[in-house]
Amino acid sequence: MLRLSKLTDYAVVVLTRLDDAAEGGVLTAPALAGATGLAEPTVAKVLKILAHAGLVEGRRGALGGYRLTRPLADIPLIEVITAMDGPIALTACVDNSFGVCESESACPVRGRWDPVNEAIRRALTGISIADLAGPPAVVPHPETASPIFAAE
Amino acid sequence: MLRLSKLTDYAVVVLTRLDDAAEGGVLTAPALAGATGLAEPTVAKVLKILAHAGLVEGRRGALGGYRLTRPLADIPLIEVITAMDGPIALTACVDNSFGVCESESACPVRGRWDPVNEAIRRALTGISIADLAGPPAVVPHPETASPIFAAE
DNA sequence: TGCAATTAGGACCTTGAGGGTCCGGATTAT
DNA sequence: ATAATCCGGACCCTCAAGGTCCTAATTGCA
Repeated sequence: MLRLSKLTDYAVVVLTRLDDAAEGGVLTAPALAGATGLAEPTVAKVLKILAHAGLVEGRRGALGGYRLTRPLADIPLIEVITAMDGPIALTACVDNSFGVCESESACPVRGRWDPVNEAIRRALTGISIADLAGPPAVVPHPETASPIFAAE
Repeated sequence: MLRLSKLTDYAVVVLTRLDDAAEGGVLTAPALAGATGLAEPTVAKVLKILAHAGLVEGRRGALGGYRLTRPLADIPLIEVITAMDGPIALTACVDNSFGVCESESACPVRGRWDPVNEAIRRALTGISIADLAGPPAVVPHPETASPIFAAE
């Protein structure tokens, strides 16, 4: 159904909690699990992936924990999705997969999906995590973002 | 990986073949299978779903087959995706699913995904199947479509 | 110096939805 | 009547997401 993984959903929740609960400080995985209501191992997994992508920073040992490396407003949604779900690719027949499609010679849409992927990438780049968490309800970046939110 | 189902991919291929091989006429499922290189039962399944969505029309009996109900240029990509994959919903917590999320009370992004879904819907509405099949490579609807394809 | 707390990096199993096939029934031209 | 074809659904099977757990490394504190 064109849905992204639950891990990505969790990631957004965790990032948000990490922001409004720790201004510059650190939070442990168990603490975040308690704050979000998610299972502790799951939260730990999410944080590890986010740390690997450089979105959060982990500090080991006693008094350790995680902290954001950037404010939420500087993290575009696509970056979280890419970190958790991998690169956006609606179909298998995108660039680096030549030869794997046996219908390649007869396929009339060969390579045509790229602009579609690009369109979605563009739409997801104009939305930051802060837009998903903050109190204002609509129209995140009135001037800077692409006009994807224009009135119907 | 935010990918759509293979069935949707097949659907686009089948629709395209149906267009350039049958100008007003009908094509049988086996014939389409041969033209696309896909397995016959799979093509049949795709056609049934497309027929259910009203994108193609089936005619039974001898000399039967399928034909397009509209030119490809009048079929937005999102319509095919919705027909094959179901409605676009990036996460489970969208409108009609209240109560199913146990973390609802603690979730800071409650209901915040809707604008994201809407943004993707909008991006996918401006692209027609003809844009995926036709010879011109880029910028499908220079004036009518939303400027999602604007230069980088 | 030892101990507790905490992240890092995997391995592992389980489940569910997509992917694919097949069958019987209905319809239609010859 | 017969053959061709769509229609509706049942059925199985695979694979990756989802989730858990275990064992190192690292760090602060008594």
